[in-house]
Amino acid sequence: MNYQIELRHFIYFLAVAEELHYRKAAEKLFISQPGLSTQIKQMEEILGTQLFVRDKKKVSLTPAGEFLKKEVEFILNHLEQTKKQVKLIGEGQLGEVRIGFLGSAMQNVVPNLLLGLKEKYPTVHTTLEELSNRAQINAILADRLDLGFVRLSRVPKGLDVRPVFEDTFSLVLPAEHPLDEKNFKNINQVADEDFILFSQDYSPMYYDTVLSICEDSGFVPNVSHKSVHAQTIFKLVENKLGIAIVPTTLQHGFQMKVKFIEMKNIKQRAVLSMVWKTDNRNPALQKCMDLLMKL
Amino acid sequence: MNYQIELRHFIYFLAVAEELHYRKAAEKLFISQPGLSTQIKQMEEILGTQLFVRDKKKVSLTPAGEFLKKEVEFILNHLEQTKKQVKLIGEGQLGEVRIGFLGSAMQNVVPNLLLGLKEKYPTVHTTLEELSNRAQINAILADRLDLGFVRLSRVPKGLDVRPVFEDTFSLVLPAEHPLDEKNFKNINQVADEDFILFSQDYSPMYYDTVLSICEDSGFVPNVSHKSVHAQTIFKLVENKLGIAIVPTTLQHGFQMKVKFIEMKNIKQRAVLSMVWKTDNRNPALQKCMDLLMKL
DNA sequence: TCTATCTGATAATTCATACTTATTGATCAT
DNA sequence: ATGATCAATAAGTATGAATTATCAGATAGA
Repeated sequence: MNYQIELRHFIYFLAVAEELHYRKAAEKLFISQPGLSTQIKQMEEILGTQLFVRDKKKVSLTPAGEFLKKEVEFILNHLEQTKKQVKLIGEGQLGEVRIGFLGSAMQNVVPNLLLGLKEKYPTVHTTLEELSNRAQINAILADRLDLGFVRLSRVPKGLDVRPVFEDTFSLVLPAEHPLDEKNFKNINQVADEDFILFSQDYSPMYYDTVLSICEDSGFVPNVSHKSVHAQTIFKLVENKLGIAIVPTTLQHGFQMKVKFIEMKNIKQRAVLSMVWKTDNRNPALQKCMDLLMKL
Repeated sequence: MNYQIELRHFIYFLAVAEELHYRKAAEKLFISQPGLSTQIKQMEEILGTQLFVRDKKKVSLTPAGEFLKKEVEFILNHLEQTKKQVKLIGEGQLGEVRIGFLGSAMQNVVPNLLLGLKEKYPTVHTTLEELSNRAQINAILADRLDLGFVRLSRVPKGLDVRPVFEDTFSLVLPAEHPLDEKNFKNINQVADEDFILFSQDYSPMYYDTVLSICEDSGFVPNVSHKSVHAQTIFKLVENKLGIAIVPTTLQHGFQMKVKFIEMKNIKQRAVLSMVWKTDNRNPALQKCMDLLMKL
């Protein structure tokens, strides 16, 4: 007596409302006519309202039935759409990947990833945020970020890392500096100059690597300035306040009166890695990873 | 194997999505836990998507489940409303309009609408609820409300807004305050006093507008108290804990020892707007809108 | 006035399946 | 170990949505 409306009722109702004929509607639904009759009757009981007028020889909708027909059409359409969307999200087709990156990753890795995503999974949204190594790690741990691009060799437990891009280092000199690509042999030629480097706590790995480069040539650099912005470092070099060693890709994208000398012969490389939470189940992230494996 | 989704599934799903705990959800639904488990599992099979992650010791929603939860909330609300409407129409009524409003809309706009409706469409039912801006927007999106009266300049996609009433602002002062309509020239005469305002998150637009009024007179107000009730604000003013700036119509309907000075000369206006879902098909809402266009 | 033939509604029966209870396996805390 | 607490699984039950068979009423053609 005290049943609950079910979608079945709506589907049956719509068929009758369209056909205005029980037998035909039942045929269309591949059920028997008596079954349809009882279900519609039950529906009217649940709603407490007559939906059809069964006159002699013909069936028609009451005003309430007329209204319900429009609503049912909407509800069933909406449902169909929802089912589709749920499936897509489940497959990672829709959804969002929150990406963090170091400024130096913006030269090629991140743009390539975004282009690839746009092409292969145009329905995946991305948000971008430029953050320091440490800030990215914290954000990933706190699930404010899905994917980070950092220069770190070690990451906390629960996170995975994978190198995605290896870059040589370049010496950055003022445009008028006597050294150039031809007469440059070894970094110890500038052992006595002041060095401008990225801050130690902004990127410990970078800092250590640069020190090891100098060490390999037998000197300890005199670090006069530290900064977290490539822009600032180049500006300082331009103004002859020192020289710098940076990942080579950073030479693009800035307009400065400085020259770059790529140091291909040294073994150290600037490694950009991606980091993510091991148990991150964001399906859109998986798509990102697949793509990055191929870059 | 090839079942059909039913409303039962949605109701069960929502319970689990809310409790994130099968046994508790089952208790709430007055069914057994295994029954619930199998139904959810079946639902996931039908949709072809994982909705919950059953991790060791805890249940959580997948992104697809998160999305579905919002949709199911909407669908079930909409269905409940549809059932009501059908019943009303069946009884010869035109249906129901669910109206939300800010307290400050109760002075003239909402009562006028209700009177007009009662006169022209006596068969339209109305329900009223006083809600904040944000609560109204959420309720409209979730189909718990047909029409809202808010003070907002922007609304989410899928909603329409239309200004319905423009009001001047009034300065609210304790009855004994030296300033009055005659010697009042400019708001900067009270620049040094403490201000009591409606909370920022209750009505961002109001807050910004009041700040801009002060800014135009060259000062930043010292906001000592914030409240969501006009009553409270007036009481605080009455007790000389500060002065306030409110939409002028609020001066009616309260018995307080405060005086209002209407600031006709400033350009800012308190705009009350109506909001509704663009694709709301409630026929009773249409009648409401027709009426409001003429007010 | 008969039939023949439509309609949808009932009645009796069948059968699918949403439930139940009982149990298991896994994880945690003590 | 031991017990507590999860969700999942297994097996049996019972609800109610189906079926078939039939009925009652209306129309139309002789």
